[in-house]
Amino acid sequence: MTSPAPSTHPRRSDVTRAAILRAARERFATDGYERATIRAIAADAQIDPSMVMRYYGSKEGLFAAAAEFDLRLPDLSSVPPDDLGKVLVRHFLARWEGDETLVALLRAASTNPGAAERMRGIFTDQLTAAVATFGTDPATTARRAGLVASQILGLAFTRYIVRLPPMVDTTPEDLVSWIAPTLQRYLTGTPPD
Amino acid sequence: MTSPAPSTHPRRSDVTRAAILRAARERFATDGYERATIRAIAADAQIDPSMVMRYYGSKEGLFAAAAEFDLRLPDLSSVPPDDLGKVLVRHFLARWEGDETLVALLRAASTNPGAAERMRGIFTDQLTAAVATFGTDPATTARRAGLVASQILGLAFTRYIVRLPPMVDTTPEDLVSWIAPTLQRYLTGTPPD
DNA sequence: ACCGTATGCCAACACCTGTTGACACGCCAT
DNA sequence: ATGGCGTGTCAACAGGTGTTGGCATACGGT
Repeated sequence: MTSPAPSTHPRRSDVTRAAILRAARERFATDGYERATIRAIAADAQIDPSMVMRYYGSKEGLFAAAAEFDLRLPDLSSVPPDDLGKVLVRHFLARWEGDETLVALLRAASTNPGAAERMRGIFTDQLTAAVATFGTDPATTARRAGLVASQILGLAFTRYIVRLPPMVDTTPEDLVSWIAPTLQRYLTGTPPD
Repeated sequence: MTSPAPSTHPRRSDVTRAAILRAARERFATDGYERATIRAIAADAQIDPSMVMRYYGSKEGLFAAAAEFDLRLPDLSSVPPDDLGKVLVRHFLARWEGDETLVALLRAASTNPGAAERMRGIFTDQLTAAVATFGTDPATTARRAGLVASQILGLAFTRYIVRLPPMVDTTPEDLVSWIAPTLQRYLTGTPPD
């Protein structure tokens, strides 16, 4: 699914590498970093555990490769300013409803310092950059991005990790209706004092 | 600190039990369930690992005892309806700024199914009950409670677990100012659609 | 003073973990 | 055809894990 690097020749082991990565993402997503064992991942990919080591160096290296993630935020400058909240919630829900990578990262970030730092980077860099594209006071963008992250990650945490019944049962569109105004205010609202 | 059960005689080992629990809460809070080892907890409490087993049966039993938690929500019926959001955010921040038990539970809930279920119970029972005290449509209380939980847990997750810089640096009162309106709308706002 | 029992420590078990090295097979260019 | 190298398997290591049983000791009620 991800475009290969065109510079190097395709390796014969690419299918194996992909199988490992897919199994790793699934295990990390459901079990978290420490409970996901290399042996279990290798078994899912139907290869020997030592192959994982050869191709990814270590468990940390495997996780680093499996948890590569891009929020793929749309260009917010071309969105009607009043629709920002709605667009963002819808985008995030769609983004990780179909990709377990972020769930894996979310679970792992709770216990693994490296995963936490990666999550920090994603939401600091990508989200802050997106928030900065439209013109609110630059002094407040970091805080606005942090608040958006808090509501977005809280949504993900309660829906996909803790699985709070009301958050699991509510349809995506109802969630958008409820939560969009929150993001809208965090993004464009006047700061309280 | 917690009042002892008055029915049974105080045991000679109560101080040891308390030391174990305190060490366990700290380890679970900083390391999560799987990384927190019984040996490390015992070392912190300066006793033998086997004592932990005798007093709490197993690692799961120890966690169950250490992660006992009460949100201690105030009686919301006596709060001015317009102050509900402010009161709640302030309460939650104060509640776990001084008690690492909830951070322990939060970290553990990501990877340990039992911890996740306990967290589900806490926020389903205690929070839903509190939300139900004032008179909105009973059909929407569960959803309102879930939304409140999503923002509150998102705040905790970004501030105490991932440690997103903007969320760590912002003062509690500024957080209250920003987030209170969100909870206010989740609690008393008219349902969208 | 005495004896049962609670408290504590020590050593060990059985298992699982990430990780490593040696060995076999098969593809591919020469 | 024949090398070399990429791919894969097997077995093992060293360390850490939760957990268990046995043994010393000191308390507390009688």
